[in-house]
Amino acid sequence: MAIQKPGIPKGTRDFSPEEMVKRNYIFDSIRSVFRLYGYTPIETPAMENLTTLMGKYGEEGDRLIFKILPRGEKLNMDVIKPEEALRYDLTVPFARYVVQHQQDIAFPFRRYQIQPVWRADRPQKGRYREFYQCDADVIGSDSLLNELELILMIDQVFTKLKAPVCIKINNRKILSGIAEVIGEKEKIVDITVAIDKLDKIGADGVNKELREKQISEKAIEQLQPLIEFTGDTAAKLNLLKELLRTSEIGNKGIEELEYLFAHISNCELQIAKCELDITLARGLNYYTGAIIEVKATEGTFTSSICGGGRYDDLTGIFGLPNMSGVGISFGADRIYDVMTELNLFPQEVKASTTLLFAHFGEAERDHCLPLLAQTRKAGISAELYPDVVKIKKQLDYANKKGIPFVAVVGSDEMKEGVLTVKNMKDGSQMKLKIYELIDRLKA
RNA sequence: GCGGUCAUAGUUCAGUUGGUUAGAACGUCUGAUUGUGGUUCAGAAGGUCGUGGGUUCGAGCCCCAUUGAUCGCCCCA
Repeated sequence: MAIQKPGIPKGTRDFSPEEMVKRNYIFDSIRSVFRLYGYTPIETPAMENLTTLMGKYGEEGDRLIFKILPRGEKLNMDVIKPEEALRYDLTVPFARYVVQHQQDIAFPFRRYQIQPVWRADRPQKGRYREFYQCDADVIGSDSLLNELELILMIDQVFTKLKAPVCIKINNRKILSGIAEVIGEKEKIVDITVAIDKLDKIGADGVNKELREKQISEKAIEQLQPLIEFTGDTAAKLNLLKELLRTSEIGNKGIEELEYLFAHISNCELQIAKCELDITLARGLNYYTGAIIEVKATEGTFTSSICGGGRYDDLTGIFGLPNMSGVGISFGADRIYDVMTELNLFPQEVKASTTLLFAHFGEAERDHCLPLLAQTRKAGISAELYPDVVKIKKQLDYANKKGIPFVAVVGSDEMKEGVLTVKNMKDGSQMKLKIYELIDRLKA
């Protein structure tokens, strides 16, 4: 067979041991906060029935679902009908899970889930086709205290990671209210998607896009105060109260936001800044209340690193109505990118191995076996160089792997019943009995 | 799905208006040193110049196509 060039699918990555240490640091930090807040873990399969996923993420989302080729003797590529697909996020599989296992679940159900998801879109900076989401959701509770807890969890996670962030909060009911009062109720998605780009393309760009989407001039004019407005959260809420006074749903949204922000200001967030952002329009396909997005406030990384919101009826489509949920999702890969750029990973890059047994031959190597077992029994991670090669090569190996101590065993050591222990950092050596070595390494 | 940029050794990159045998650094391997790594010195291996076509006496370089990478748009963690 011809030699083939090795490679992996676009938008996917290998992770080296060094990278995995850092990735696990992120996962562990997030997981510990989830646990602290009483969330319990679940996992769901990498693949779901296609019908479970289709239609949940909008037209664009459907297109980005990785579909799995069905098995078949005679596969005709033109009439393939996939029945399964890789999961696109963790929220919809979770909704499916809740409906399927409702009789076993104690509601309100607080679950966390850390698994990869797949999206068939074009990779670019901070965008992968395989990436991990770390979700925490509580389902079966309408209380806004859940939203508050999610904000506190976000703050705590990024405090742990020492990553400065801004939590942007909006409410779908506000967006609905705005669309209602300007008389473009049906165009709510077009309007909010356009306003969402304010940061990127400016007021002129937003207005241009609104016109392209056939929004009436009168409606665009009514939107201007919102687009041009600058001020703090309290001022924004006052403006919204004025604008949305005729909209029942808009008022409900304002009420929710006031409640949430009042509680947030009582809690004193540690690292996160928190602000009302009426241009925030994520997850419109199923969010009905709060919308949350988190961005790093330093560095060049502008994509969101965490997002979430409330969905009132995600389980309805699977046959369990009136089950409100709210959750957040941390994008571990993007958090990794932000932390790499800002150099936020702690220095302690723990070596996997503390002690390497190096030897001068087969007899010496085998002499090490009981010593190796003793060392491991004492809880010290240790390994024995498995092949008979020059000592130089064994030391080189230890050096490259960052192993801090090497126990050298030759005929002299065997006779004396000692080990020549070399400190790889400063090159110093001393002869120690195995128990002396273990005591020193444990200390 | 749409647009820009790029593609040369394991890696990062040189390579003159198109001209003989495509270079460097780092890495790898061997030796100096058959009981000592991270420093030094000597040497070696390693390339169908992404792939396929075209122009030309002659292509790493020019043209077309294709694939891949990357950066934007759409959308999103």
